[in-house]
Order: sequence, then structure tokens, then C-alpha cells
Amino acid sequence: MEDLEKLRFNIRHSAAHIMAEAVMNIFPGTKIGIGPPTSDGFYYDFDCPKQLSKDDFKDIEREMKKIIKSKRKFTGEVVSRDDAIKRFYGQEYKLEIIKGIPKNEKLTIWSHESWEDICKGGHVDSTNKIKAFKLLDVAGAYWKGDEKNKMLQRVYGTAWESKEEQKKYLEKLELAAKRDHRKLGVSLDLFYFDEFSPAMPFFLPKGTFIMNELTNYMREKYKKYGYQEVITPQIFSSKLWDLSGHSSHFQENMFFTENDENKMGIKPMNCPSHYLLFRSRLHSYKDLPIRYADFGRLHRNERSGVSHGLTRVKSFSQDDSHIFCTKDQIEAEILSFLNLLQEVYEDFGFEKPTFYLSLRPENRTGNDDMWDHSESVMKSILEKSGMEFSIQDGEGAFYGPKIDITVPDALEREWQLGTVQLDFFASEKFGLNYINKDGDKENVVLIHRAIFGSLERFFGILIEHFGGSFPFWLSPDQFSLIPVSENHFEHCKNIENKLVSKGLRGKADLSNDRFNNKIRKAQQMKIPLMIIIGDKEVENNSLTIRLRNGKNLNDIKNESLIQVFEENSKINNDDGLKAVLEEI
RNA sequence: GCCCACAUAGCUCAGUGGUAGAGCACGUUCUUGGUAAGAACGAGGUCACCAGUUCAACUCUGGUUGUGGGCUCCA
Repeated sequence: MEDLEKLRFNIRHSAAHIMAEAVMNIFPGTKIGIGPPTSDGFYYDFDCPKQLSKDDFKDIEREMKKIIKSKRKFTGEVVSRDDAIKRFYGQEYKLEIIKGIPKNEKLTIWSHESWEDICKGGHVDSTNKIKAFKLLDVAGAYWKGDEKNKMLQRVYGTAWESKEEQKKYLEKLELAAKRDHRKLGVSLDLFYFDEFSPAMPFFLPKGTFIMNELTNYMREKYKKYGYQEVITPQIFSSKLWDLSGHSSHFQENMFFTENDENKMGIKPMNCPSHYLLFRSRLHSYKDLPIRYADFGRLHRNERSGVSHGLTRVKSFSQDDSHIFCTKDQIEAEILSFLNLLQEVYEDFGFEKPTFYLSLRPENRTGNDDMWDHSESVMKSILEKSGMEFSIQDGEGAFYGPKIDITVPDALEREWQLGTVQLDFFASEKFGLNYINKDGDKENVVLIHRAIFGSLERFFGILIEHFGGSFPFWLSPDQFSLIPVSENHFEHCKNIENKLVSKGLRGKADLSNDRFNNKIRKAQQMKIPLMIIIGDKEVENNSLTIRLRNGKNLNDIKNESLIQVFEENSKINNDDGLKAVLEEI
């Protein structure tokens, strides 16, 4: 397995070199940036006199094929700095890379006879080991990833050890695209976007149902874990944002409005309003920890070009909560939170979230002692919880270290959902304190935390995770009653009334479509239960149920079905549902 | 914000310098049917918006807005 991974790495790395040669051959004067392998392919950055487009891919691919077929050997050599500078004369980006390599490190150049690159190595021995490749996309990318630098043209491609593997990969991409929540959002009538309110989702009744169900689900968890829900305003005087630091740090991401002479800011986060709530009353150490939860709507004026379906929007809500506690309570609070978080992710079937511990950034508040302490607290908590995590240096919030949890979407783009952040800054700034045992005022420790992150984003990821086939309890329509002929309309209507009166969601399909088409429509809407009613069912007072996976359950009694639903309001998947129904 | 691409009916998409088409969906009628599309007819579009070129622009040019793929930033 490791060998295969290495082979693929080498193939893709080599393909990047070959693509760079091809581009330079076709478009003389091209300057090259960097060209690494990625998890499924490779890219190379070019400063090319021609504006590249997908129309150029054919030519580039043809040139690459020529190079691959000529079976050129990859070889590496250690070179002196002067030699390297000479050999990359005119290639300003390469020269910058050479300059950036520490003096005590060896410089290596890898060549495949007709072309060479400054490169650490990791190649196939001959170009013809690349059995399949395809260029996929071209996009802009800043040199060295810095937006102050020139924008280069990045060409993306994929490469494989066999044609079959590449075909499988391309098919996987197609399947993933079908699960894209933006497509399913339209076809399942969940939400839509309108030019009149860019990047702010409108939820249709079905989408609204699911959003509310998610909120209710979280409210139940909150009861169990001792959170108290609060409601706070939408718009605040700019003075609050000056105090919180948002005016200086977050202003370009905020919406503002005027009221008479007063400048008002629409909240992009709940934190400051929770601080105000907390300090509006006197607190004893006996009251702590206090956990305020808030599903309030937030607005962030994102830079254009960053919005993305439901996963990056300008108007959203969070399962946001702020925990006010003492220093001694930090560990227990965070452990309890991580416990809750895993419970939630398990309920939704997210088996492989990734945990990141983000440590002190360059721009930060507080002294090093405080950071040393809080970082080691976070680390030991993670270690205690037994979770695997990776460390991201410099990615922490300016007020404290944090743990971020990400989950991938259908196209394997990682999205951050949950987060837990320690904050030693807010309590000082806002005077958030409590009366300790000695009767003295002491600052609280503040913990910011969320599990879904944004409900909108979570919903989007969830749509893709389930491919639109929501678990029974989350399905906006749980059943569709399908009469075999018009003779069964009446009977269907009766059963619909019974099921609906028991709190189930769905209706009888009394349209004048044919039976087959009714099944097709229910199937397309991914309704969990298609209940078929014909002569047989009317006669036996029973139901035939078709599940959306195509499986059939015969001769189910009406009354027992209703009873089963009542006893199993949360059935998480089709298999569980089937098992339950089969017991009838 | 930056680079590139795209914008035609509710949805998915054809299309041409001489003011528009298909399939699905929708409506009406016919059809009385057993597990993913029965049939006929009908309704529908300032071809995103604003300018320019032209006798004539949905089509060419420029701008604006929005969307998509990335970069940067972030829940």
C-alpha cells in the first residue's frame, strides 16, 4: 500500500515536470513557479505570456504524450549554488527559490533528459511509467501564496499508474458532483439563492424543516449538558464593536447601518452580546460554569469570490455557546465539550472528523506565560481524550489557542465545523468576573465553542454526506402514499389522515400520473417510505412498503406501522428502519 | 480582493448579426394502471443588467451584477 502511494506520488511529481516542459515548449518565455504532487494529481504554476485556458489543454497534453512516449530517464544530481543560478538564468521564481534554500542544504536538480527543475526528487525512473494523465483545470494562484505577489496561472492535472485507475477516479469525481449540495438543494426543494441578496440563503419549507430539526436536536443535547439558551439583539452601537476590537480587526467583514446620528453594526459574532448579558448580573463562584447558547443570526460581509453554496455564506446562524468558568474548570469543560461533540458527530455518521490544535499566532495578546500555560492545557486535554490531532503553529486566535474540527465535503474539500477556543482576553476587556470564596472579584475564563459550526454549513455538508437521502427523522417528507389506481384514492386518503394525525410527514399522491411515475417522483425526492396501496392492500387492510433503496416490505398492518413510528421517532438509516419494520 | 470561465423558459441545456428552440417540470383533457417516465393539447422568455458598434445585437465590444473553478481570507 505504501509502495502504491509512493509510486503515485512519483508519477504525479514527474507528470508536473513533464507538463512544465510541455508548456515551455509550446509557449516560449514561460517562467515557472512550483509544481508539486497533490492527493489526487499535481499542479504547476506558470507565469506564461499566453493567457492559458482549457482550450490549450489538448496541445499541452499532446506535447506531454510525446515526452512520455520517448521514455526519457529521470536522474538527479547535486549541484553548487553558482551552478544552479547559472542553469536557471532568467527564471526569476526559481532563482528566488534557490536563494531561499539555507546555505548548508544541498541543492539538487532533477532532469528527464530534455528538461530540468530544481527539486528534492521523488520521481519515476522513466517518463513512460506515467500510464494515464489528464489536465483538469486552470486557475489563478499567488506566487508563494501571498496576495501581495503576482498572480500566476496554475494548471491542475491528475495522473495514475493505469488507465483503469484514472477512469475510476474521474467517475468518482462525477458521482461526487451529483452529491453537490448546491445541486441537491435545487432538486430537493431545500433552499435557493437570489441576486437580490447574494450569498444569503433562502430556505424553502423543506429546508427550513431540516434546519429547525437540527436546532431542536441541539437543544436536546443542551438540556443534557447544562447549557442555557439566550436571545440577543441583531444590531449594536459601533461603540460595542470598538470595545470588542471588531472595529479594528473585523470591520471589513461587517455590515453597518445608520440610526439617526448613530452608527450601528450588525453582529458578525455573538460573543460581545454574551459578555454584556453575563456582566449584567453579579455572579458567585457557585454559579459557574455558566453556559450561554445562542442560535442568533449573524451577518458577515465576506470578500467577493469566497462564497460557496451553503458552506460559505454571508448570513448564517451557529450553535454558538460561550462558557464562563474558573481556571480550575477549564479541563472538565473542554473534555465534556469534546465528548458532546463526538456524540453529535456519531449521531450523524461523521466517523472521521479531523482535529487541529492551533497555537499562538504572531499577532496576539497576553504574555508568553499565559500562552505556555493555555497551550499545554489544551494539549494535555486532547491527549487525555485519546483523540488524534495535528498541530498548526501560528493558527490560533489572537486571544488564545483553539481546537478546530473539520469534515470533508463530497469533493473532499475540508470544511471547519466545530471549534473550541480558550479566551483570556475578553474577561479583562469586558470586566467579566465573579465573586470567589474569599469574597473577592476574579476574572472568569471564557471558552468559545460550537459543534455544527454554522448550521448552514453543517446542513450543506450533511446533504452531501447523505447524498440527499436524509435519515428518517430528518426527512421533510417521510412517506408518500401511492395508489395503484384511482379506485384506491379514498383508502389512501384515509391512511394519510391517520399517519399525519400521528405526527408523520407525507401525503397521498392523488395526481393523475401513472403509478410508475409516482414511484419515480417519490424516488427522486428520496422519500424514505413509498407506501403502495392496491386491491390487495385494501382487502387485507395492510400496506406494501417500498424503501428508497428499492427493497420491498410486504403485508404490513396499518396499525402496527403507526405504533412502530410512535416508538421510533429517531431511526437513523434505511437499514435500521427496515429492521424495525420487519419486526411487525 | 485577485486570475479565469460562465449567465437563454421553474430545472437541465441546444442555438444564429435579421427580435428564439428541445427534454423535464407546470396546466387542461384523455388514460383505471402492481414497483424509476402512458398520450394529446396548452401556457412561459426584455435571451442577467447598462452602455457602445451596426440599417439591424440574444449573438460583436466595454462595463456592472451574480454564479462556478481556484488563490488569499474564513464558520
